[in-house]
Amino acid sequence: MPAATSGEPGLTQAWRVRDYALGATLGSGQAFRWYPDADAWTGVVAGRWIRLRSTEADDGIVEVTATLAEPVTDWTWLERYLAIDENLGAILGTFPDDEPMRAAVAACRGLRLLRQEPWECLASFICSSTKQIVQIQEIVRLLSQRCGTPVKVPEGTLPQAAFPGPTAVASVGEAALRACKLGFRAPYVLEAARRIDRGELDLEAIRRLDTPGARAALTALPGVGRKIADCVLLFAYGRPDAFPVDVWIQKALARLYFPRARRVTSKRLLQFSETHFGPHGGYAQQYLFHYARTVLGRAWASGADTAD
DNA sequence: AGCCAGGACTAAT
DNA sequence: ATTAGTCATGGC
Repeated sequence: MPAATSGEPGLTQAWRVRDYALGATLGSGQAFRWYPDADAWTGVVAGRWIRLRSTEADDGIVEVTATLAEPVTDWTWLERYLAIDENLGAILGTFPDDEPMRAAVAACRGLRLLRQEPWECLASFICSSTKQIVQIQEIVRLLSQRCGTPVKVPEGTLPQAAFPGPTAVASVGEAALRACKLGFRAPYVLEAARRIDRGELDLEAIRRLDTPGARAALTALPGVGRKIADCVLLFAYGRPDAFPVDVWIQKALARLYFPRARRVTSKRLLQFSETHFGPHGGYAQQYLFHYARTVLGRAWASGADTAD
């Protein structure tokens, strides 16, 4: 379904894809560098400025168009990042056939899991603990502006910088990280950067471990527990069985699947998350997360769910 | 003013 | 093996 990669260097590329929800994909709290305006999303991936837009083509087919600041001949890296090559229909077909899941898929059909760079994903999610998504975006933006290398942008657009690598982060002090609003997370990000910079931790070697082994390698880092490790496993390493359980998912699972229970223990919810959602549970999790934050969040806030 | 945010860690049961 | 308290900070 993706268009053939052209041999000519170019600034734009378009793909025609079935079921691609660009807004839900870029704006569902997987990655934190994407900002929308009236008709497109702007971000930085792999040190490149990118502008993305999507338009409805004919029945179910979406045209996704990317524009860069510098021409490239090979677009495979972006196609992979955006998961354009993913057979989404086959994944949705493995979801449990129950009412909450049907509602979540109906609400955000076309949402895909990105395939991010492990370091940026890891550092971003270390910064995520007890922060709202808008605040995580601000932290990542400050880190990039102050510690990252500037990237080429089109004339007339805001300056942008790449996400700083482990060596760059390790070379700035904890105080500089705290100035980027990391708070108590600053020493955690710094320690992760140092271990990678010294060669004590190899994020590419983790790719070759099985999921429990990879999870153990990540949680060995200070500031990385089960939830953050599963975010990195899912959003960077593409482990379909990783299922991050955050406060939104906890609330969604409890209210949607255990509506009569007075209280559901976190142990029970974790066990449920591991057994109920099938081989692509992580994908199902992202649908539930976005559905809960968009549709259900307003209903919960208005007390509409406690009215029965 | 108080509570919550894509948690993790430590100490106390 | 589960449960509070603490951490830094901003939004509502």
